Amino acid sequence: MSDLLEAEYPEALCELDHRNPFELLAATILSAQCTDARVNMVTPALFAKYPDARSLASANPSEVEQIVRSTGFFQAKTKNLIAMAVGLVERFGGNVPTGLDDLVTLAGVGRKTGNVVCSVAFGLPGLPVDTHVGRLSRRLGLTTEDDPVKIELELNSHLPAASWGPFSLRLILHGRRVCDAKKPACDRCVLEHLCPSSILPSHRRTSPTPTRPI
DNA sequence: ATCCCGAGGG
DNA sequence: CCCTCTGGAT
Repeated sequence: MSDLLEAEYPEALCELDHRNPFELLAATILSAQCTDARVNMVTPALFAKYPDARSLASANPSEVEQIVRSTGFFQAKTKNLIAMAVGLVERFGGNVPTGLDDLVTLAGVGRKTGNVVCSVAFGLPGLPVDTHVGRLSRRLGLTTEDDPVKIELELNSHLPAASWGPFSLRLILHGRRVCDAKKPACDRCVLEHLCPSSILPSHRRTSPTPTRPI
């Protein structure tokens, strides 16, 4: 099925504009409950004023708030951005660490954001699990878990490490555009014939097909 | 109304 | 485990 999704979303890797790991990290923090397009509208001004961890660490919070306001949750995001930058300066020499264990010690960086940075910025194995990835994984019969960490490890075990990141984003794009939370559009889903959920009353499609390897 | 690649805090 | 944080697009 990963080949079907690859055909549907060929260049899935990241839709957040960035020129380096620091920019991707900041952009990903801003992306919570906000479209990538909206984030891409504010990051040019943000990075023009704060091009690196050191400048952001000493930023005036209200000036950062002004720039990132339209992405929503702007007070929490501003606090996290600055604290994240302070963490980079104080504990990582101003550089973005490459390991997930280090990344998640930074303010505003959870496992999902950490995995985005790992896989996109550093080309290291990382499978971000957000609500879309969790929902689609359950619908597709790839897991029965609810815990995002368990889902992440389960998906990891079925896929070559190099495709963890792209697979995650493909599930996310598919979750947004086709397999949404409330009313999945099974009638125009490329995975319909192999999706166990497509036979459920709530999805109500044609005929059953047993689960196959990803 | 509902959705947008969450994370921190009580 | 629940709550809160937020504005913009559709």
